[in-house]
Amino acid sequence: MCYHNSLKKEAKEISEYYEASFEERDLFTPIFHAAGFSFPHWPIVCTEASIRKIELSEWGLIPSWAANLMEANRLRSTLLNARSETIFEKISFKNNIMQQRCLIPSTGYFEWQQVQKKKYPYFISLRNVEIFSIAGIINTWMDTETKKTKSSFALITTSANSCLEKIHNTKKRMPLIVHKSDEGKWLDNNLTETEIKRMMTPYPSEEILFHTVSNLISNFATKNSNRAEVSTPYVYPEFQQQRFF
DNA sequence: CCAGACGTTGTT
DNA sequence: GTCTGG
DNA sequence: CCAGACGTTGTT
DNA sequence: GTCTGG
Repeated sequence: MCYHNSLKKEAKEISEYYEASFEERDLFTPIFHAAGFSFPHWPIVCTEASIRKIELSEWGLIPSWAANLMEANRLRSTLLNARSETIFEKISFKNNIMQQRCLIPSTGYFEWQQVQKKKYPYFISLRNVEIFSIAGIINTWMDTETKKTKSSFALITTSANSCLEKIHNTKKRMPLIVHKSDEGKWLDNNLTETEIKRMMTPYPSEEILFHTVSNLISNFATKNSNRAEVSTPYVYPEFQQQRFF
């Protein structure tokens, strides 16, 4: 699973990294932390008429058959993630994975480790890169009441690599991270199922960076977790003690 | 054929 | 809307 | 989709 | 082998 993400970059930097235009750049501000369950707007990279572009889309895929906004919001909370293992079979995803793939820029995501009865949050990022891409699928939904269309997306997950299964030790999942060298290919709309599946492997453990963070993001009472400090390293006293064993 | 599902697994 | 399970 | 049916109606 | 019910 992956429900907590960050994108701590200005629109200009994102646009430069992907060499793609970002029309709605003025509406974007860096995201230190956002939870999928709040259906945040996120810049995503996709291909339209063979041109790569960045558009703001909402996390939480709304299936085309959602009858109204209330139903859309109910449905999408279970469509924040899509399992790579079954994405070609599920009716909510199968068309999108073939024709509507996107890249979700990230500067690191958050995951919890269960130790005895407690959960400790971690910030997870990649070695030697500031921005990386998580694989996703997009859908465009028409609200029949307002006649307006809404772009939404789901983040693809895969089994955790040996490093991340120690952190996310309850479900052992991780986001499907696309190698920099595969980004163009992922956005190619002419791929076969086999070609897509070949890119669906857990990112190597050696490239993963992680550290524990404060429970700022864990606390429902926190009014706004979208602050720079959410990913600042924070060492739990009991973790320090563990090192002596 | 047709009713019912359609999805994932949070910090609660 | 489309697929699946029974 | 697939398991299970697939048939008729004596007078006994 | 083909149809039907679920």
